[in-house]
Amino acid sequence: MPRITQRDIARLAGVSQAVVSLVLNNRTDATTRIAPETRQRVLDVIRETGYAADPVARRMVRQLNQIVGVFTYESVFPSTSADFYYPFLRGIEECAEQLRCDLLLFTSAPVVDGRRKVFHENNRLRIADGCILLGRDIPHDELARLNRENYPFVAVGRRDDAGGPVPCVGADYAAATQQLVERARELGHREFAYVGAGEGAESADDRMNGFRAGTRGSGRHERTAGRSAGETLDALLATGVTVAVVEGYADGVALIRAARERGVDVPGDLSVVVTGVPAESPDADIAGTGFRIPRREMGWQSVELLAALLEDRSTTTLQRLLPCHFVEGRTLGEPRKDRFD
Amino acid sequence: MPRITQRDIARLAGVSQAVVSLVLNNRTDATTRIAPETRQRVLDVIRETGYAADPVARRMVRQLNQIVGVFTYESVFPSTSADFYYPFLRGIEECAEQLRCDLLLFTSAPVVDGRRKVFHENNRLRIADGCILLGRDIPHDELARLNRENYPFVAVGRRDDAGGPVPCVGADYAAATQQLVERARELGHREFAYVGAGEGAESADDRMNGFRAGTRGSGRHERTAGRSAGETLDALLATGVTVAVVEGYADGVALIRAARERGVDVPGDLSVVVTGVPAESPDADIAGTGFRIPRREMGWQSVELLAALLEDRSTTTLQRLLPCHFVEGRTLGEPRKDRFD
DNA sequence: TCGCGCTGATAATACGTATTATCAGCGATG
DNA sequence: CATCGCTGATAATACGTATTATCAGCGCGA
Repeated sequence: MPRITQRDIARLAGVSQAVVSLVLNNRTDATTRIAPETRQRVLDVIRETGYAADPVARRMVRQLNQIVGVFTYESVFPSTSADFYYPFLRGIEECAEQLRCDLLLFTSAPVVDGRRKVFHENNRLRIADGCILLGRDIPHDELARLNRENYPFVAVGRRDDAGGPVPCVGADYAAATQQLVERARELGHREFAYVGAGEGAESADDRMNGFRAGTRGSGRHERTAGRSAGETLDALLATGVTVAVVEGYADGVALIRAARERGVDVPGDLSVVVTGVPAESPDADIAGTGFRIPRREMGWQSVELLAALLEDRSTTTLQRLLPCHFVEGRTLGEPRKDRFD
Repeated sequence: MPRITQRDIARLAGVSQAVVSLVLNNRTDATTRIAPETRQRVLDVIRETGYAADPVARRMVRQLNQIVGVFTYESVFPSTSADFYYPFLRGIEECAEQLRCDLLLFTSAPVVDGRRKVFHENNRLRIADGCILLGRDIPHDELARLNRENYPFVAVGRRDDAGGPVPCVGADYAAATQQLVERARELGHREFAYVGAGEGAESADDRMNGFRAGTRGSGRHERTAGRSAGETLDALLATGVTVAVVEGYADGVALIRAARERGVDVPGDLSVVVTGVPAESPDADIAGTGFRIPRREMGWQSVELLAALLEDRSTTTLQRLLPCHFVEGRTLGEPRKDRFD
């Protein structure tokens, strides 16, 4: 059962293939004229046969595929890290839908020790017009190569330069984190600690920079790597800190839970602010104070930026930083007065 | 910035476009010979440029593209119905990954009153080699048209014939539902009611058929449409039913909650079995007895079946039914003896 | 010298659609 | 009659890749 083509339609209608194409595309230019009865004859045959143009051949002629690639460094539909990915993907899908684009998930990319690789033999990136990169951390060399090959892409999350500026849509962690610190300062806090890696990924760097700006460089830094939440808590209390600025949501929740378990009052004895509260289903019993990352909006705008890049390669603002929204919780309060008596 | 083509590669390597194609496809027939050094030169240029064949052009010539289409009748990444879609998608992704296929999400399909439409002008189905159809209910006419156009597809969930058998991977609701009833019967139950639509979608039909088989046609049928869970509960208790076989998980949970609220003991006064307990995050406080739908496995096998169809159009077993797994909960018990005294 | 077989490459073509250049026919005008 | 303008259609071509037919060159045997 071979596919019906314009040639078949043309034969049935007694015209040439070109006429069929012109009718299909509703061309009414002054240069291309088609007699009304001829047009009608062609339309009739098309209706009778249920013909539909082959999109592949169509994309052959026009240069764009209307396909936005989505490259995720882990599985797209995992049970773990689902909460991380889905808000981004939701925004991506919504924008693609509006742009009438299809989404191509690069599931064919080989997995090397748990992570996909963009570049491999038989790389299929070019199936898509461009690509959205999604991942907690994206290898610097892959970004550099994408830039070098002039492949249109946008990273979700701010990225440092890699052989030139990296097109990306990030969240303004620096400003949001600084704002958290300032807010605590207004309540009377003076002893701050940043809890988390604070380096490595751009997102950690940004938070740390915001923290430094807010604390005028006076804050402490408690790393969590290889430590239990309880140990971190001990360290914080031992140093007289009154506010912990926690890098990840999970770490923040763990810290608050640990405090409750051993009778440390939050925020009475220790205030905890979280730099990243999930938009959906945050733990109600925790009610952490902090800011929300506009993940869905980031996904949306990354597709929008990609579309802009595809339309005009000289787009000036390659990087967008979206504001985070303050979340009022119950884990930030005034410091105990007696500490300063 | 025009795309790199085989012609470019050919020019850089000092050969003809045909040679590039032959090298790329690793043709080693006796009829097509390429000098080792020439092959190497071409491969070098390909590697340096990061060239990848245009799948659209490739699709023009060949028949397969290593792209599996995924058509969802609602958004892929919604907040609602997320629990419904994701297990399927996870299986789909895993299988595609193994087959080295990419996934194309048809987000370009226009949305007509909340639902996507497969067939519309400028239909892009044929970009993919074939397509997985995902949706609670899929319009019969679209299935028929897919069959008529001889487009390779597989529906997730069993479907009735539509101009011929519909390739699908479903769950054996009939057998699983019947098994639930039999189990209740062994405990001494004799008065059964099916709670839910029981018709309309194939999945409801199958459950109802299994219910009828298990009850030897003696069971009642309580429809839920337009009724609150409390009203349904009243109707059940009024008719002396001892086991409610509930169609949907949400309805089952609602019924159990309603019973608890008004002091009706489950399973003491009324046993409730649910025909579809989610694999992930079922409500722990409910602990409903019933069966689990192998959603992930269904997703996996639907891709596998599609691959089989693409390889060999004459595949005999177009329809697969997977077994459901019994879930031991706390909502099915022995009927009260005094009812029969 | 001619023909033959073999190697390694190229030219040509097809896939289905969109677009451009071209062309036949015809009435009107000079 | 020659020319022009206009209408309505067609032929030709391009898009990028895969495949088939063809071809140049060469060594070798008759």
